Amino acid sequence: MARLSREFYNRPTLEAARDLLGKILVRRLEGQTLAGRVVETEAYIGRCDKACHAYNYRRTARTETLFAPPGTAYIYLIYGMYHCLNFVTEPEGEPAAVLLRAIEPLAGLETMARLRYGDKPLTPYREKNFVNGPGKVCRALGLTRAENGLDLTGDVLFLCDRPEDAGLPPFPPPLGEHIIAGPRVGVDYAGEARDFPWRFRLAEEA
DNA sequence: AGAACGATCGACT
DNA sequence: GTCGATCGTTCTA
Repeated sequence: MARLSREFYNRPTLEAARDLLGKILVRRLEGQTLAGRVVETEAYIGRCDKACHAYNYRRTARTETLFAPPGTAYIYLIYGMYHCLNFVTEPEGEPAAVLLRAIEPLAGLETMARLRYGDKPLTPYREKNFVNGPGKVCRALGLTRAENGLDLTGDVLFLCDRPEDAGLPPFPPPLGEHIIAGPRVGVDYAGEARDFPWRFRLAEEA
């Protein structure tokens, strides 16, 4: 299977965050394949970014994963009840990552809906808010701290350019082709870094 | 040991 | 728009 290589992640985080838009995220869970198209990301760079858990190279039990090789999954618990999935970037030892904020669901919809909503019916409102936030994405993909540290060049969780690269049928192209940059969500506490335009998303219009 | 806080979400007005 | 849930992480002492 042609998946994104470690070298894809081994470069400046802002480049990686932009290039990840439109890629296919694949999660293998209990014999099933869940997949979605990446449509929103944010960059976090420990070297210079007060919003990053590893700001100023802060090294603790939690941030240890950010110091792992590029192409590692960094997953942490937030607000006591949700999880966030990140892709570690930059050369090993430079703590930085791309936060996955939203996807377009493509495969394994039934399983994702069950993980997300249990037996509740999938109303239009729920469909609209299915995987449009970092906590929602992790819930729908069955990702928790147990998956922290996963190697993204492995078989359980990885990214690829096209659905065919993961043995999936072709999907329609992304709705949006333009990349919009703007300030990140929920980092008002982070001093000057709160205004960095490090959030990226695919949009229909520029 | 204790306290403060958070890269969020969903229920509710 | 507001607000509470809920608990691991981090820092202070």
